[in-house]
Amino acid sequence: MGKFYVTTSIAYVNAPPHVGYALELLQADALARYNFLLGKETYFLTGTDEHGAKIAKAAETEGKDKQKFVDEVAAKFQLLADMFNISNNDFIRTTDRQRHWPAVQKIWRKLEESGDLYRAKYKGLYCVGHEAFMKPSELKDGECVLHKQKPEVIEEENWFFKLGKYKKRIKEAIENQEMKILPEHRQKEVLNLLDDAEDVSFSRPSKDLKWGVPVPGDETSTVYVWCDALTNYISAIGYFDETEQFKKLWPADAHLIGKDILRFHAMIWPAMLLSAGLPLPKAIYVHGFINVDGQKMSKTIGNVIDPFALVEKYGIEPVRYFLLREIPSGEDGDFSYKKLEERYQSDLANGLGNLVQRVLTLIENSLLGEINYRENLEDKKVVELIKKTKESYEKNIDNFRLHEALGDVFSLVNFANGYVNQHKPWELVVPVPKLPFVETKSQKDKMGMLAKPASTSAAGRPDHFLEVITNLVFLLLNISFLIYPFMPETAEKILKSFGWSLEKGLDKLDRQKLVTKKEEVLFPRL
RNA sequence: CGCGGGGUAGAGAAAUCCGGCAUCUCGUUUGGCUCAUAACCAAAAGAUUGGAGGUUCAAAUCCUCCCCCCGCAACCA
Repeated sequence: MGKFYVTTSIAYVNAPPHVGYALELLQADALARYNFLLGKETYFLTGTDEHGAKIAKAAETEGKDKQKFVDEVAAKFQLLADMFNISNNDFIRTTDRQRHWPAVQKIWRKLEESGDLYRAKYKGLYCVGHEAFMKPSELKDGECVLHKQKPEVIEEENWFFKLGKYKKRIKEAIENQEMKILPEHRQKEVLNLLDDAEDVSFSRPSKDLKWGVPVPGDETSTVYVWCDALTNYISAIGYFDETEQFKKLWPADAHLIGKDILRFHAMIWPAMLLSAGLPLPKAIYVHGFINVDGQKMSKTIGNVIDPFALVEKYGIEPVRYFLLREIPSGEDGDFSYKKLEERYQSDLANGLGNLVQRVLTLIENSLLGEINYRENLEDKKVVELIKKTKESYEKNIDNFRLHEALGDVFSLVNFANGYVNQHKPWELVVPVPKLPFVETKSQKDKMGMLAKPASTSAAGRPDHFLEVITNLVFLLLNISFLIYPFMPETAEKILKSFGWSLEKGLDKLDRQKLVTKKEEVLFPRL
C-alpha cells in the first residue's frame, strides 16, 4: 500500500510552545492518521532545533548550562505532542550527537564533494539589535529604522553554498509538481523568489557561534542553521548509516511548515538534497499564522495563547477540532474563545454528540441495544451521499484544505440529524416499557416485552424502523472513520458504543450483530 | 507605482484562476417535533459582492482607475 513519511518543522526552543506550534502538529497528525487509515505505513517525525546564538544567550541569561536548558524546553515540546495525542513515531533533537550530528557532517561532506561549498569573505552591515545583517535597502539615513542605530561594518569569512546552481532544477521540480507546494499561491511565491536566489552562507565563525555542529575539517567554523536544522528530516531516519529505514522512508511525502520558513524549505533544502544526490520531498504544505481576535499574536501585546491551558479548559478533542476546523489550513486564521465555544456548542455538542446520543437511545429503547446489520437495508440515497462526501473530503485533504474536509464530515452530521427528523423513527414502533427491575434481554423476551409494531394499522412499520436505524448507524460509522484523523478518540468512542472498531473497517458490516452501549455524553454542553 | 494578502447579508467564510439563477455556518423571525445534551428539523427575512467606468447576451469573476484594511522589525509557526 506504500508509505507516508510526514514531518513538521522543528521548533526553536528559545521559548515554550504556543498554540501555533500545536496547530502544525495537529495538521501533520491529521495527515498521518488519514494515510494510516488508507493502509499506508506512516512515519511521523517532529522535533526541536536547539542550536544557535540566541539559545546560548537565553541559557546564559537564565544562568543554566546550555544542554540542560535545551533539555528542559525540549521536554515541554514533547509534552505538548503527548498532550495533544499526536501520533509521532519519533522526536529528533538537533543536539542529538548520535543521530543528528553525524548526519549533518555527512551531508556537509557530500555538498563539498559536489563542489558546492566555497569560502568567501562576507562584508556586511550588521545590526546588533537585529543580530543580523541588513540590506542597504532596509536602512534609512544609514540607520536601522527599528533600532535607530548605525549598523557595524563586519567582515567575516564563511562557507557558502551554491544555491544559485540549483535554481533551475528546483523551479522545474516545482512546476512539474515533482515537489508540490500547497496552497497554490505559495507555489507562485516561491517561483518568484527563486529568480533572485543567491548563494547562502552556510557557516559562522566558531568564535561567534559555538553552540552548534562543527564544520568537518574546519575547526574555526560552525555549521549555520540551514544545513543543521533542515538535515533533521533525514538524520532522524538514519541518513548517516543509510539504514533500511532511511531507504524506505526518504523522500518525505509531506513537510509541514509555517509561511515564514517557506523559502528555506522550498529553495535551500531542495538544493542541498540535489547537491547530496538525494531525491526531493514530494510535497510542502504551508500553513499560516494564528491571529487572536483579529490581532497578531505577540508576547508584547500579551495575547499569546498557551496550548496547555486550552486543553486543560476544553479537553483535547475539542481543541483539536477547533484548530483544524476554524483555522484554514493554508491561510492565516483567527482564534477566539468565543468562536471556540460556538464551534464546540453547535458542531460538537448539538451536532455530533447529540446525534450519537439520540440514535443510541432509539436502538436501546426499541431494539434493546442490538441490531443485526443488513446491507440490503441501506438507502441508496444515503450510500450515494456518503460516497460523494468522501470524494470531496479526500480531495480537500489532498489539497491541504483540512478545514473543508472537516466541513464535509459535518455536513453528513447535519444530514443525519435531518434524516432522523424526517423519518421519525419513534413513531414506527412502541418502545419497550421501561421497568427498572427488568434488566436483560432474555428477561424482557420472556415477558413478551420486545419491540412490537406500534399498531397493526398503517402506522406500525417496524421494518421501516429497522431500515431507518440501519442507515443512521451506517452514517455514524462512516462519520467515525472520516473524523478519526482529526478527533481520534471521539471516533473510537463512537465506534465502540456501536459495538464496532477501527480495525474492522467498513466493508464487513453485512450480517454482523452490533451491540450498542451508551457511554457518557461525548461533548457535554458548556 | 516596493512586495504580498484581503474588502461578498448582523458576524465569519465560499464561489474569483476557467464569466451563467450569489453558497455555507453562526445569529434573527416563524412554524414543526419530542428519539436526543432546552438539543433536532423546516421555512423565511437579510447582499445594488469597497467605489467609478469599460468589455459582454450575461461580471463577485475579465480590463482600467480610485478608496480602505492587514502582513513584509522583534518574540514567533
